[in-house]
Amino acid sequence: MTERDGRPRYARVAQEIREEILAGGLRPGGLLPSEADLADRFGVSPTGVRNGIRRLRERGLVGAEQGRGFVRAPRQRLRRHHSERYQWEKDRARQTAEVRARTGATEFDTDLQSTDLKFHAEYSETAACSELAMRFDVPVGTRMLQRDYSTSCREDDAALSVVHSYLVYDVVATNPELLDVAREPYPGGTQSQLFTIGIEVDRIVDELSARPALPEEAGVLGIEVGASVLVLNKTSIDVTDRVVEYSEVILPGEWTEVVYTTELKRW
Amino acid sequence: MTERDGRPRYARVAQEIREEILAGGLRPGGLLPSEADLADRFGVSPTGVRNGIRRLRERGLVGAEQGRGFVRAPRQRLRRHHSERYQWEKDRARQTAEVRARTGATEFDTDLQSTDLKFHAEYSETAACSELAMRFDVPVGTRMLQRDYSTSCREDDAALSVVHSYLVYDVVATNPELLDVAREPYPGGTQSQLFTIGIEVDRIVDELSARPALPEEAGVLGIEVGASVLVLNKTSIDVTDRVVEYSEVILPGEWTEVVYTTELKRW
DNA sequence: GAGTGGTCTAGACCACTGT
DNA sequence: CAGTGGTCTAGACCACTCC
Repeated sequence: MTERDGRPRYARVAQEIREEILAGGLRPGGLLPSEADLADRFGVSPTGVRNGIRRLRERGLVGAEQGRGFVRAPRQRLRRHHSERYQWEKDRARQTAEVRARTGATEFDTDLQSTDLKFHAEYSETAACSELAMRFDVPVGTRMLQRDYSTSCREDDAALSVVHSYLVYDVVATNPELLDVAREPYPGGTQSQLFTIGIEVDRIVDELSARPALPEEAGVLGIEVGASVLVLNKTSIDVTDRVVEYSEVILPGEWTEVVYTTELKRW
Repeated sequence: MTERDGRPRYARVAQEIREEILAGGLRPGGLLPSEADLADRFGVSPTGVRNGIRRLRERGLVGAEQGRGFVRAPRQRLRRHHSERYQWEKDRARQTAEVRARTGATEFDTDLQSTDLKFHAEYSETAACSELAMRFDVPVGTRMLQRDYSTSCREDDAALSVVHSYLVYDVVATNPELLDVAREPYPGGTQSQLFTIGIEVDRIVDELSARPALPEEAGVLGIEVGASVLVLNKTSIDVTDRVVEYSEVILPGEWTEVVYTTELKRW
């Protein structure tokens, strides 16, 4: 019954299914054999199958919902070149609307065209929690504009990123256009929006960390609960050293590469 | 028996244990009640307890090994300021050994002193796999020097980072000192080592992604299997546009913040 | 040696999928 | 509708930790 080789049995389940996927025996988008079938085939209990499959789900090879388990299509890794992207966005802020409308930031460092992209935006008002208050150096409870974005490929509805962006309400209210979600996607993005109220961004600080995806995030990003997300906290600081925007960017960790180039002074 | 409120029962298990930890009822380092006890207390089966606890393990609140489950001490987030750190390392490369010996890179962006740190290094020879070959633009099979590092706090033995660094063997062999692991930790680090063979680094490209920790990584980093790691692929390019070093840096995702500052040109 | 978590078994019900 | 995965139960053995 037990052919122990030192490794748990579910490891063999995971390995063999993985190999079958990579070899092409199980095709992307296709259904996985049922857990009961797999249990029979590998001679383990349903629990063993589930334990094995969990790892494959976390790594993005397979997916499951109630009623079906399936092989995930290998997803292209998206590269985001932030050190160049931010300067590029700044350069565009003073261009005409026509020029700005031509391409969005996602197209800048992706091969994707804006016609391939599905964009979603939602605005709301909130009161600054203690963390936001600290980051913006404003009193707790200050009125903030919260903007929630998600960008997806038009094909599969998996989002490439989920963004929660915050601005001080009274600062952006100077230009009522900026409170109107109907104007999204705003040509040129946030730096262009800030330009309309006389704000010049001096520098952007990105803080990166990682953690397991929460259930809501997993749904939107097209990954499984327990898979990893990259969390990017982005702070924009203007030429007077004031924090003018803060955003939390959630990226599917396994399918994203955020790239920073540090140029060093020559000797 | 079933008091269904729409959420699975294990969610309540996770939530209540979490709250008890945050409230201080369960103290860091202390033992968790046994799974059997928890099953009794919450009126769920052992499986339910395990499902609930799994989430807490992935988020780093609790840990477990065979024979005991315990509350993890809240760990300090380590901030690594790479955009400044790399320039600082370059500046040090031409300093005297005395100056370089004074502090290491980890101390640069941490409050930790080198006396608090435990450093481990191991050198080996490998043949370039296809990925390394591509990154260095050398033939597959080229002799490489592989250097594996880990740095930990002296207190808890959890590593702050695990690094696999690669160099082209014949390039660094110019200075036999660089093949000698006994010289680690080398004052000033890699850029100082490269300086001894006449290499000036022009720029460093960091690519960041995230994925669940593998069992080996989890052990070294003091996190649980299934917790997230930040993966940082670092490429150093010299003034002749040649890749001179490549390394894979594995960081505990929940306890690390990698920081990049992008300075923008003024209008 | 007692007790624990890691692994495993053999069932069950229900919400959901696809047809 | 049949079949599937999500959740759950009630047990078991073993390697390991702690005392």
